[in-house]
Amino acid sequence: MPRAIRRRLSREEKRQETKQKLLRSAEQLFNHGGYEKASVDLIAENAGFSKGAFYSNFESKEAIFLELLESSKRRNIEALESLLAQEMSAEELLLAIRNYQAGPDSDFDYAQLAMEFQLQASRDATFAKAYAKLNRNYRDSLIGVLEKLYAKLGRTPPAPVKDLADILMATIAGLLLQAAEAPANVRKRLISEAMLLILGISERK
Amino acid sequence: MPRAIRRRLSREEKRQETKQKLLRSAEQLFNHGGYEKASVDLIAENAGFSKGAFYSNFESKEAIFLELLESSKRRNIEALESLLAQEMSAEELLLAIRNYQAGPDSDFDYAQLAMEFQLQASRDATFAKAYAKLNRNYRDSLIGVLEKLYAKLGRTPPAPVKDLADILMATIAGLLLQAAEAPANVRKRLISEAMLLILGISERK
DNA sequence: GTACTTAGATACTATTTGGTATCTGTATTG
DNA sequence: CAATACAGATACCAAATAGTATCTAAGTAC
Repeated sequence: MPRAIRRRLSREEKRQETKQKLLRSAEQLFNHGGYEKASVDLIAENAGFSKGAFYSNFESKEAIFLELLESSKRRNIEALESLLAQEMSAEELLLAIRNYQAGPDSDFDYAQLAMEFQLQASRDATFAKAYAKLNRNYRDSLIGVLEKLYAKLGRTPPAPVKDLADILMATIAGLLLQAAEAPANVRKRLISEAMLLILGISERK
Repeated sequence: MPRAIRRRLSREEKRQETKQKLLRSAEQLFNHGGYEKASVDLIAENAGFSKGAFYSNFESKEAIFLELLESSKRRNIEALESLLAQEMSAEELLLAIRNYQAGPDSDFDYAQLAMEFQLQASRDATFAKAYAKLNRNYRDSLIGVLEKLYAKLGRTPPAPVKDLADILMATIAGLLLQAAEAPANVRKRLISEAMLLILGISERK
C-alpha cells in the first residue's frame, strides 16, 4: 500500500485521466444511442483506448453507467444547493430557478442521459434502487429551494411543495425528451413557461 | 387475387389472429424491457410462435415497433376525439380531462411504451419522423379539447393552448415514468394535480 | 540498472442478435 | 381427391456483444 504517502503519482494520475476520458466517452455514447447501443468496445474506442483499458478501470458496463448517474446527480444537487446558499432577492431567485435547467450551464444532454437512467431504472432492480436514492436527494434539494422561493415571495404554494417538486422534475424531463429535435430556444421557452405555470407564479397578482 | 371476394377466410382470419398475438406480445415485451431487450425470438415465443411466424407477418423488428406505435397513438387520438364530440357541461369535460390519462381505461403501460418510442425516436431518424407525425395528430386533438374546455369554462388560458398541450403531454409522460414504481393512486393524484396547475384551473376563482 | 508492478493492448470465448433459406403440414382450389 | 399455395417451424448465418485471459511496454522501487 505505498499509494497515499508518495509524492508524485504520475502513474495514478494518468490512470485517473484515462478513467475520466472513458467516463466522458460513455456519457456521450449513452446519451446519443442509449445504454444498449453503447458497447464497451465503442466506449473505449471513442475515448481513444481499448477494451482492456475499460475493464481495467471499471468492473462492468453497468458499473460505469451507475458511476455516471451518481456524478451527474451529484453535480445537479450541488448546483441546487449553492443556489439555496446564496443570498438573493425574490426576483433573482425566481429568475435563477427559471433558468436553472434551461440555462446554458446545464447541458441538455444531461436530461436525455437522465431519461435513459430513468428508463433503465424502471426495468432493472439494481438501477431502480440506485436511482431512487439519488433522486430522493435531488428532490429534497429542490424542495428546499422551492420553500425558500415561496417564503421570499411571500406566497403560499398552489400545492404541497413536495408535489410541485415531483411535477417540476417530471415536466422538465418530459419536455426535454419530447422536444429533443426542436431548437434550443423553443425548449427553453416551453420549460420556462411550464415552470411558471406549475409554480403558480405566471401572473403577478 | 382471390382474396377480397371469397366468403369465409378461415386462413386469413387465423393469420390476423397470429399477427395480433404477436403484436400484443411485442407490446408487452417492449414495455417491460425496452426495444433492444425484446428480441424477435422472444416476441415470437412469448406469443406462442416461432420466429418464422414473426417474419411471415412483419418485415422487421422495426416494422412491428412502428405498427405498435401507430395503433397506440391512433387509439389515444380516437379517445380524445370522442371526448371532443360529446356534449357535456364544463364540469363534466373538466373531470373527463382530469381522469383521461390517469383513468383506469387508459393503461399505464401505454405511457411507458410511448416513452420507449420517444426515446427511440430521439435516436433514430426513421422513428423520429414517424413519431413526430403521429404526435402532431395527437397534439392537434389535445389542442382542440383544450380550446373547447376554456370556451366552456369561459376563461382564457394562462398560456397559448399549443404550449399547454405540449407541457401537458410532457408532464404526464414524465410523471408516469418517474413514478413507475409508485402505487397507482399516487401517480393518479400527481397527474391530476399537475393537470390542474398547468391548465390554471386549480382554484375556482 | 535490475526486478517488479501494472495500465492498457491484443486475442479470444461464449452467447445472443436480426435476418434468411428451407422445409412441412394443412387449408384451399379446381 | 389431387395440385397448389402459404402459414409457420426448423435450421442456419454473420455480426455483435459483454466479459476473460494473456501479454507487453513503460513506470516505479531498490
